[in-house]
Amino acid sequence: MPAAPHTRRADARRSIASILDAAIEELARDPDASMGAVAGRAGVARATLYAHFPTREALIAEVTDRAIAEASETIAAAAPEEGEPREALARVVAAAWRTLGRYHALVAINSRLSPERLRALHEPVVGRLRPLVERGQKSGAFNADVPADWLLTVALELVHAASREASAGRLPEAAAEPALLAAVAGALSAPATSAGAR
Amino acid sequence: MPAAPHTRRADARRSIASILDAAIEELARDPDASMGAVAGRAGVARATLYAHFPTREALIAEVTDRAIAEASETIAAAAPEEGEPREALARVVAAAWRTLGRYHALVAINSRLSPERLRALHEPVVGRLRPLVERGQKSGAFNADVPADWLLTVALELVHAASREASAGRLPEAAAEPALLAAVAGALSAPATSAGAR
DNA sequence: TTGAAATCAGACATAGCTGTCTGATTTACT
DNA sequence: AGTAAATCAGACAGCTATGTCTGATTTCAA
Repeated sequence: MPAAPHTRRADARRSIASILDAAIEELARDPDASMGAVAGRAGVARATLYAHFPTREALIAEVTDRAIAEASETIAAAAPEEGEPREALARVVAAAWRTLGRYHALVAINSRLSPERLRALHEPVVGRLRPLVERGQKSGAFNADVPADWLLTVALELVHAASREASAGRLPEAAAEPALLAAVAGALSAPATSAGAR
Repeated sequence: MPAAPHTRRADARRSIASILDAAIEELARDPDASMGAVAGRAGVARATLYAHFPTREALIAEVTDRAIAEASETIAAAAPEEGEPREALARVVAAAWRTLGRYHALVAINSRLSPERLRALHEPVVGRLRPLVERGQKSGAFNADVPADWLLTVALELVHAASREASAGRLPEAAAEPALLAAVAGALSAPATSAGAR
C-alpha cells in the first residue's frame, strides 16, 4: 500500500475531465453506448479510460454523482427556505431546470437501477426541496391531501419533461420556462376546485 | 405465397399469449432482459419464441402496440368529447390510469427511445386527447398561455410518473389515483394567480 | 535532464446475446 | 386415425462488448 499519493498529474486530470464530458454527451445520444464509443469521443484510448474507471458501472456512477451534486448545489444556491412557498418554488425550479437539461439522459440510464438505489441517488436533490414542500403544505399553499414525496416527484418529473420538450424543439426556449413554472405551480397547488364545488 | 391462412392452431395462440405476458413481466424486471429470459418465463423454448416473433425488436414493438391500443380504446370509451372539460379530463385520466397500471413496465422500456419515436408511439393516445385540451383552453378552463401539446405532454408525463411511483411502492395504490388526478387538474388549469395579480 | 507517470495502439480471453437451423417429438384439428 | 402444425432441446455461427495485458512512446514534474 503506497498510502495513496492522491495527486494526479496534469495530463491525467485532463483525461478524466474529457472522459466525463464525453460520457455525458455520448450516453445522452445512446444510453447503451459502449466504453469504446465514450473513449473515442473523449479523444482517448480505451485503455486510458479503463486506467481511470475500472468498470463501466464505475464510470456511470461517477457521472451520475457529479450531475446530482451539481443539481443539488444549484438548488441550494436558490435558497428554497426563504420567502413564500409558491414564490420560493418558482425561484428554485427556474434555477434548476436549465442546469438539469444537460443530464436528462441519465434518467434513462438510471431507470435500470433498483428503485432503492434510484431513490438514494435522488435524495440529495429531493432532500433539499422537501422542507420547502412540507412548509407549503402546512401553510395551505400546496396540496396537503397527498404525500410530500409525490409532490416532489411531480416537480422533478415536470422539469425533466420540459427539458426534453425544449431540447427536442417542440417547446421554444423562451416559452419553456413560463410553461414549466405554470405547470409546476398548478400541479402542487391546493385543489381550489373542490373548495368551490362544495 | 400461401395466401396467409391466418388461422393459428390453439397451442400456437396459447404460446403467443404466454410470450406476450412473460415479456411484459420480464422486461419490467430488467428492460434489457434477453429473449432467452422471456422464453424461460413463458415456459417456452427459445426457438418457439423466434417462430412467432422474428426479432427482439418485433416482440417489443408488438407488446408496446398492444398496450397503446388498449389505452387508446380505454380513453375513447371514456368519451373525452363529452361534458365540461375539467370533468372530462378527470374521467379520462382516471380511466387511462387504471389500464396503464398493468403496463407500467413499458414506461421504463420506452423511456429509452428517441423523443420522436416516443411521440409517434403516443400519438394514438395524444390524438384522442388533443381536442379535449383545446376545447378546455378555449373555454378558459385550461391554461391557454402555453401550447396544447405541452399540456398533453404534462398529462402524459404525470400518468407515467404515477405509474412508476406506484410500481416502486412509494405511492400506495389507493392513494395514487387521487394524487394523480389532483396533479393533472392543477397542472393544466388556467393560472388563477396571474389573473388575480393582474 | 532524467525518471516516473501517463498515454497509446492493439492483441487477447471471456462472456453473452442474437438469429438460424436441425431433427425428433408432441399436440391439435378433421 | 392420420396429417400437418407446432413444439422442443440443443447446436451453431456471428457479432459485440467487457475487462486485462503488453510493450513502445509521449508527457509531465522536479
